[in-house]
Amino acid sequence: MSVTARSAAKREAILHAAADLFIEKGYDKVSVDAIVQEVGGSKANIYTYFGSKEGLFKAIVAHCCEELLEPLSRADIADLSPREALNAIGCRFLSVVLAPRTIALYRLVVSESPQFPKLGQLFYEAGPEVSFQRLAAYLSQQQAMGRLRSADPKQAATQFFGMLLCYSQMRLLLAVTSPFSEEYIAALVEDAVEVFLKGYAQ
Amino acid sequence: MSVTARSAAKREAILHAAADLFIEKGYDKVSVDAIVQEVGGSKANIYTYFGSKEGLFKAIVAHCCEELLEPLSRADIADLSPREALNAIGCRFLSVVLAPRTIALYRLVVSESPQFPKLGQLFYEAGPEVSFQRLAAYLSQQQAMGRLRSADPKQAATQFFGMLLCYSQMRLLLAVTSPFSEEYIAALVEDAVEVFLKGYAQ
DNA sequence: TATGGTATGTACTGTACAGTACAGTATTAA
DNA sequence: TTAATACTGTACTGTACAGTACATACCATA
Repeated sequence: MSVTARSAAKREAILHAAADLFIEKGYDKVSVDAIVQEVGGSKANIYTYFGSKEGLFKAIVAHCCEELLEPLSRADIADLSPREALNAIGCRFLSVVLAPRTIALYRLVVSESPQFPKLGQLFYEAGPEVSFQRLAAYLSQQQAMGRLRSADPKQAATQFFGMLLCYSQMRLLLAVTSPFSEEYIAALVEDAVEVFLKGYAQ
Repeated sequence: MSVTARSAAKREAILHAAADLFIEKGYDKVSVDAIVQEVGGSKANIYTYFGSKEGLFKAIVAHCCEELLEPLSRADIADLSPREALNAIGCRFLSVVLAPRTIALYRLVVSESPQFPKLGQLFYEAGPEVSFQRLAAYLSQQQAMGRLRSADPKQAATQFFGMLLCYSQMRLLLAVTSPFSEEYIAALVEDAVEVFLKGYAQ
């Protein structure tokens, strides 16, 4: 291994081990010593690679946002019928956003966003916002084709995702339920699509 | 002041001062000494009245849930038409749940619910759940009267609130926007009511 | 005005933690 | 083999904090 690849690997190892800890326990409940113990090696690494606990935390959140929310930017629905498109994007969105690790990341970002406001923005733009924009673009196109009544497409998109997400996400965040199955998610989406299509029919 | 009223007043004073601090900064970022400094008096009070920092925290969250979410259990919509009822309950719900202090409380509860699972339950049952149940009961009654198509009323209720709430609440939680005006809220509700009524028309 | 519960101030204990220092060891590249 | 770079282990500093102890001051009530 080259000398640069060596340090890159170490950096990665820290990033991954610390990500698991932060996502599981939260920022304040994880000490730098605990991270060192998990990843092995020495405390000095963390400070040479990330400067501070805060620097490490920010790097991790950025990394996890990309990693966890990336599937949201790969949905291609342009050529589908409204029902198919809403079903497809809805299922993908929900199964990403309700995944236990995403919920834990969201909880973490929400907790720390008053202290580190950039993180909230980062999460929002890497995840929800891309989905909203994508669906809004699709809806706008369908409106132009006369397949849906005309209305603010961005708002319609947020209504659709809200209808899907809000209740289940809230219950997961408040720890009043356990994670959901794919079948349950699919049923949620079916019902919401039904209401949305009727609500926005031409 | 009687001797018991004296201590009750002290207890109240602690509760209020500490509530503001916890809601503003979060559980870990507020030291017991900081609370004492805010409320005046001595540290011993806190430990005689609440036993521990954790005990104080739980008392505060319970108190704030009642205080902030109480308006949700006072909506009376039984005799209104669907459009009026949805508008009324929607506006009330949103103006409570999107209020800055409610958002801060929700953030706090979400942050700490892995550590104190009862708090999540408490919040959920004092707030969202009563609204869901209330609207579900109304919808069920309207379905029986043939004014709405028949469908799972609880699910329909959560869809309605989700449509209203999800996007705006998320943006507040992630600190990517500033609080909303009553007019903005009213407009959100109008649009959601429109979609909901079409979606659940007989 | 004497008494008992209540409040205050201050000082203390033990612990946990972020961040630093540094001497020594491993690994790579010439 | 040598020099440069990166990694390790351990020990340390300073600080912040939860919780305790206690002596003193307050105040309602009888």
